[in-house]
Amino acid sequence: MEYVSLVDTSLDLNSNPLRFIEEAPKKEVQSNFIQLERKVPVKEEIQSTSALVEELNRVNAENKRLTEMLTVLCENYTVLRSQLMEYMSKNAPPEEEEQPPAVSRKRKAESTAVASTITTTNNIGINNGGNIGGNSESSSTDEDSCKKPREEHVKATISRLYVRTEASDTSLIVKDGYQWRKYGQKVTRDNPCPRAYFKCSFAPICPVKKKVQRSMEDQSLLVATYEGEHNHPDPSRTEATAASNRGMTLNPVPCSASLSSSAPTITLDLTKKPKPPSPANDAKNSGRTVINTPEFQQFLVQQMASSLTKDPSFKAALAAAISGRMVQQHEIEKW
DNA sequence: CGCTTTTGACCCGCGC
DNA sequence: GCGCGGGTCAAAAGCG
Repeated sequence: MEYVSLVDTSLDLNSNPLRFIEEAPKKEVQSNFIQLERKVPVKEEIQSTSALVEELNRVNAENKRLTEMLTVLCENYTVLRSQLMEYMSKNAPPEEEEQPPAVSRKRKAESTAVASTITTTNNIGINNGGNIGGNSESSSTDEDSCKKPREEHVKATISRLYVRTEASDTSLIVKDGYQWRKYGQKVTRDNPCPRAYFKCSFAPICPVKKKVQRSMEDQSLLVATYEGEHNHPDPSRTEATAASNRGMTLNPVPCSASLSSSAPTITLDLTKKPKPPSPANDAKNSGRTVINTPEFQQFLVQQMASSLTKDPSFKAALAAAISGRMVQQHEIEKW
């Protein structure tokens, strides 16, 4: 519940450069427009500046809409989460160590992981791979560590990402910023939807694999399971480092984000824990304590900002606003 | 032409 | 040992 109240979802997108336009300097800009009108009585220039102002207003309005969308999203998440907590507190199983005898070690580990992610609905949308809400990673690794301790080191991390797509979208593509090469597809027994297998396109240098499968209960939900960690920078983000130098916050951790005006969806990949909070966090250091830390909130805000900066239309609008501002500043400097 | 995707075959681990 | 199921391989097809 306190989640939304603690996290400022406004993203403060006006901080730069839009803030210059929306806040105090707005008057300065407008006054410069007047000066321009006085000193440069060219009709076209006036028209272009008014067009720029219109564009800026439009971008500001879009920014507000996006902020509202984020707020609604977080509120919905909070409601769902509180309902889940309520439900779990009422129906909490007395002992979760119960092991069905007929399931093999390997498959049992996976089935428990799946069960934990399904029963803990707070994993939908935000999942940390077993540290918030679920214990999929710990359960599987504990099982495996008894048997094959070496592979335990190879398969360093297993994380899950939930991506909501349109129901009509039949592709098993999860845009997470990395490039993947599909190497297989299977129809598994427990789920009629095919499961796609991907390797990082940097393989064999990068050992990361991912499996993508639709959720059996919610066909519009894609479940991406990541194995391992990338040992190279996100290729889609290398060009964005320049943007970060201009004040945009971009996070190096994997992040899947999609924003479209037609079907607004925002998906944040929180499968990786924010590094600042606690480097030595284990399965016990779970959910609420991490969420409530200011570092996590900062991380969440960064993820949201990152999501927005990955949206082409948003970037185009932002670029238009920046260029508009630069033109205005140029004119100001001239006068 | 080179890269990616598709898809059937194959491998391996596990339960019976 | 056999069958089942998940995961991977690799040839063929598709695509820019």
